[in-house]
Amino acid sequence: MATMNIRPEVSLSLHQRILKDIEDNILTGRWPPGYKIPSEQALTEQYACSRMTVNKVVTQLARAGLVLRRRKTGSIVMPQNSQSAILEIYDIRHEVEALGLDYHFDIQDRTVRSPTKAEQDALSLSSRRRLLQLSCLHYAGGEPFCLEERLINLSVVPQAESESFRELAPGPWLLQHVPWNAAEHRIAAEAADDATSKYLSVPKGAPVLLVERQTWRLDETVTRVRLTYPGAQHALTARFTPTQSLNPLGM
Amino acid sequence: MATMNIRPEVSLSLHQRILKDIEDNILTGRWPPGYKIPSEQALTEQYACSRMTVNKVVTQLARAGLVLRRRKTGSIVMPQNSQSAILEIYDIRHEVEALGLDYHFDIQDRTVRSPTKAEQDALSLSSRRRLLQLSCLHYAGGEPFCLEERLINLSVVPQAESESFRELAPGPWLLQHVPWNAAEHRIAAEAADDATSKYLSVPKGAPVLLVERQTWRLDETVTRVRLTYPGAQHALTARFTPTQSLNPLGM
DNA sequence: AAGTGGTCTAGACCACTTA
DNA sequence: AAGTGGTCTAGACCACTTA
Repeated sequence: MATMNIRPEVSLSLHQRILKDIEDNILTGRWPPGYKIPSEQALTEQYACSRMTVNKVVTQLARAGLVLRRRKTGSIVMPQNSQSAILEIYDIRHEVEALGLDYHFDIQDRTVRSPTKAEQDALSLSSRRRLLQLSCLHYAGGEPFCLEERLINLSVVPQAESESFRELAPGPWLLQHVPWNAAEHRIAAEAADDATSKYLSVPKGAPVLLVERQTWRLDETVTRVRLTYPGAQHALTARFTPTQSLNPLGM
Repeated sequence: MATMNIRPEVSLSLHQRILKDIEDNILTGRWPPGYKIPSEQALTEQYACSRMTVNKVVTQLARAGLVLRRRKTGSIVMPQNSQSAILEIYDIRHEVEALGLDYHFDIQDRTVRSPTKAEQDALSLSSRRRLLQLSCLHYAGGEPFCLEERLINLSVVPQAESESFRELAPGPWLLQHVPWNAAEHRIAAEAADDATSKYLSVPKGAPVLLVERQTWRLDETVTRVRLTYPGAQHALTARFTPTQSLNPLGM
């Protein structure tokens, strides 16, 4: 009654099955950010197991940053608009303000269209899916700081089509609306081409730092973004320890 | 008798104290890679607690990649020369061979010296410490692939002074000899200067990808390295999920 | 005062792996 | 056959937090 697994995951241990159940509830959005998850006592009854077993699961989810544990009032699905380590890394506003500079951004371009053949392959999409394509320029102290070129999979995030992105930049908006599962990064240095040099106000051929990131929810691509920074003045930093489970992950 | 904590960490729970004890044993090198750690039964007696408590600790250490659990023969400190996710990320040989190219490297320069004032600050060193400075060029398919400029803190790794680095490049050699605690990265794009363009056989001013990494063991800097890649042809990639405790960390 | 999570116990049975 | 880790139980006491 509690589990809805169709796949015959017979070899999973009890706490692994419970973990997967709850993870699914969160990642599909059935339990949205802020949702109060059942208490350990309730989960114990629901899964007809001991409290230690569900405690292990919820503790693990908390360490992974998916839930927030609180006494007396109970645990909730992590509100993704809170100041998580992940948000700090993904929000260019934080980067800029950490440098002590004023931040603003504007949307330069916005198009809804079908995926090209290359995009169907790269994003694992069928040709019937529609994409929202955004170009966004981020400023630090009034100067161009980062060019963001983004594709959003509208079959995963249909609300994006009617969103203006005037209040919140696409990155943080997505973090608030779509729980994600996995991310992949690619980092490279390139010479600025014509368009990039104009957007970022750097000479053509100047070194720029390229960060490409693709993000999934379960098996579907949520978004792919390409961030271009003037290379000489900007740097990404990250710190981590191998012995902690969740920390500012990598970059 | 089992613990040697001097600091009054009174607020730590029992399993946190045990975790810290074992972590210290590993990170200081008292328990070197491959060392067979006490069985859960032995730890249970040593700390006069239940098996669940030590099991929780060792499971956590295994998830963090510090120990390798094996039935019957017992758990051991993670052999850092094995194919761990961390090693794959840190070993340029892996990068090159993943591209299907032949790999080799050579040491271009090797100097033992005192730290400059700037280095004393950056590495938190006193002026009496000595540093080993290495320049190393990595090749892929016979072509220059990456320039490595490294400083090694000889007070943490005295064995490095007599090491030739002929068999093993400095990065993997350090991974085998020094357990580390924390790492910090800085990534940027730059234009190749005179020396770099010669080393890497790229035009002066061409975009290069710069990765700077500093690594600590407990509170001491182990090494600082600056890796320079021809930017146009190379890219770093990384993949991670927020719900797993240890994975190819960020980058 | 009462609900919740944090931690710990003292057992148990089993699977896996090597001797 | 025997040692080890993997998992789970059914309790317990407590700290914290809000009602």
